[in-house]
Amino acid sequence: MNVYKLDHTSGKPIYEQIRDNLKKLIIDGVLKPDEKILSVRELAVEMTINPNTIQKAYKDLESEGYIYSVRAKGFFVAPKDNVKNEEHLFNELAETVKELYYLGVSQKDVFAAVSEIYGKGKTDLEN
Amino acid sequence: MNVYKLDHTSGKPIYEQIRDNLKKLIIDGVLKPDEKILSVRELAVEMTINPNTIQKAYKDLESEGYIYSVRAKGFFVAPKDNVKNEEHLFNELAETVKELYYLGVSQKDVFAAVSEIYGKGKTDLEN
DNA sequence: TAACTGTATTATGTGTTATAGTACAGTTAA
DNA sequence: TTAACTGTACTATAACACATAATACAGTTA
Repeated sequence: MNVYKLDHTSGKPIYEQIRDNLKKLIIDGVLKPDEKILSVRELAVEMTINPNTIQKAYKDLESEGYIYSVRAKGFFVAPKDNVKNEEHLFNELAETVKELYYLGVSQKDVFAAVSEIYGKGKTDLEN
Repeated sequence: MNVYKLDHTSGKPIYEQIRDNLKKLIIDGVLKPDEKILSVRELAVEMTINPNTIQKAYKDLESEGYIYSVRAKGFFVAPKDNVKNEEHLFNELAETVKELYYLGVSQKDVFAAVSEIYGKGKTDLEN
């Protein structure tokens, strides 16, 4: 699991790194919906950091809808339709694209970058 | 200028808000290349915050290439080809699109959002 | 019962954020 | 030259966030 890779030079808080790394594992499909993830204490021991720091990372992901907790059982990956981020993500997308547009990057190149993620050839549109 | 609008409830540091607001003014074309912006002290008085905080925001934007400083004259908007962010922006784009993809947003809808910024109709490709 | 879960609280040390004050060197206009 | 403006650079201080540590409680599970 990449959750363990911490960068102590980035200035990014540990709990944010854990949160973002874990989110990536979910988004990339490494962790499946309703799958149990490491407990607060387990992960704390594994990474030799404080349980409260893990708790904070997990609570962040829970409020974003990526995971859910069951008391005395543990944390689990949430189903996709539980994630609350869609509007926020479109705003984030718009801000990034505006910046790329300002720097003179062509629409074609932006489309190509998007298509790469959707697993299609070039600027294909069907689907 | 929107530089003055601060949100004290967001938890986002003041210098980051100033930096991001100013960047938007540049990206949106409100401030043109080589145009002089408010001095560190002027803006500090205008916003009734500390000059050091403005300085920090300006230094951030300078290291990103959005503005440049001339000693004893002031800060100026940099030409577009001075901005260093392109690779970082593509990474940011990829992360956002991956998340949208995970949530089930169609490629067509992502293209539409991009096209809106590039000022084209729908998912038009020519150009 | 024993060992595990999430959750909550208090305390402590460290670093960042923001303010305040001061100072220096270079530019510009009176 | 002078006066007022620029960016830049320090030091000091208070408030807050981050991370750790140590407990504690309630619910689950074997």
